Amino acid sequence: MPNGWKLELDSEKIIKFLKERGIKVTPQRIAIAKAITHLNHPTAEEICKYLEKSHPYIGLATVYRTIKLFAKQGIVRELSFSNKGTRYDINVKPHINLVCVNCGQIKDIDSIELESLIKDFMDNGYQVIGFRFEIDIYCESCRARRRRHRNRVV
Amino acid sequence: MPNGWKLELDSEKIIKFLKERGIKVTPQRIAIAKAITHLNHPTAEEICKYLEKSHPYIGLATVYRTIKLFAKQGIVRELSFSNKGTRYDINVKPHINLVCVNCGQIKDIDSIELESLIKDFMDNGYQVIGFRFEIDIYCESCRARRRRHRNRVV
DNA sequence: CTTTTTGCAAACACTTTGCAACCCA
DNA sequence: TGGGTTGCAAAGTGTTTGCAAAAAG
Repeated sequence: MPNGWKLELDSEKIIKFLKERGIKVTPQRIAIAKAITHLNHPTAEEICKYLEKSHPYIGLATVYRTIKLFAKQGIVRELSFSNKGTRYDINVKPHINLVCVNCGQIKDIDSIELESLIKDFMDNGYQVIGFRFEIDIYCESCRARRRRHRNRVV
Repeated sequence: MPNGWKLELDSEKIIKFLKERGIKVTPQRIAIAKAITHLNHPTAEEICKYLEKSHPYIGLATVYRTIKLFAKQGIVRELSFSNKGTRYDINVKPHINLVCVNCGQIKDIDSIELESLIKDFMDNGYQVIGFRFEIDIYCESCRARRRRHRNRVV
């Protein structure tokens, strides 16, 4: 299992992690690390927009490059969605992504069953590099909205 | 659970399914349905290329439009990958996608545990629209290649 | 000081769309 | 026959890259 799994990562730990690996720590990387830990499954665009106030000079390209770096280091996981672009998940221990098919909201759920399922794979000789368990539903607020309007969205 | 789940879909059934819903059946749609059932998790491009010999006139745009239609009808599931584009999965009952992080090969694995995990969600009042369970590993041939070359790929 | 990183803009790949011709029901 | 479907090319979208300037260690 990659380093970092089962760790609750905050920006401090991410920076420490980078230093340990001899990767240069820049203000941009620190800012992006903080943004990722503060936002919920953000896109690159959302990270950039979030940093606009405090670090207006940080460009989208840097965000993309930094996130790719973090992904390669096992710090974040890339989640590609067909219509909603790519989002980044910092929760690195086995969990379920509950995805609303209407609004795209993502909620993480810890799951003992999932952990043991992954463990089974590892016990069977697979080297598990990463995983993704996504369940598509209507979230509470979209369900409520549907009830009110009585018309099915999909 | 969407119609079609737990069914083994072949092109015949897909066509029947479309007719039942009053969706027009065209030579293009038939050909694309066949292609999807014959290929393993293809991209739109791969479907187009596969059909080139028999149906050279079918354009990429039609493939995209048809696949989107199929996805909306619950016939296929779209699987977006960060680097390898979007692929389409016809296996509609709960299963695990074993994805090789090196070559991108996808292997489907049936899983009783996964079925019961999904069922639990439904029993708890969630309307499950779709799901995706992906485990990233090195496939057998990539593992063998790594052993031979003794250099880690990632 | 050397090497890496950055910002910008241009390049890219993939997907969608507008439109006239075409075809299924 | 009429509304849905197609092929083509053009437009969009999100992501990556080349390059000179700037910064980290």
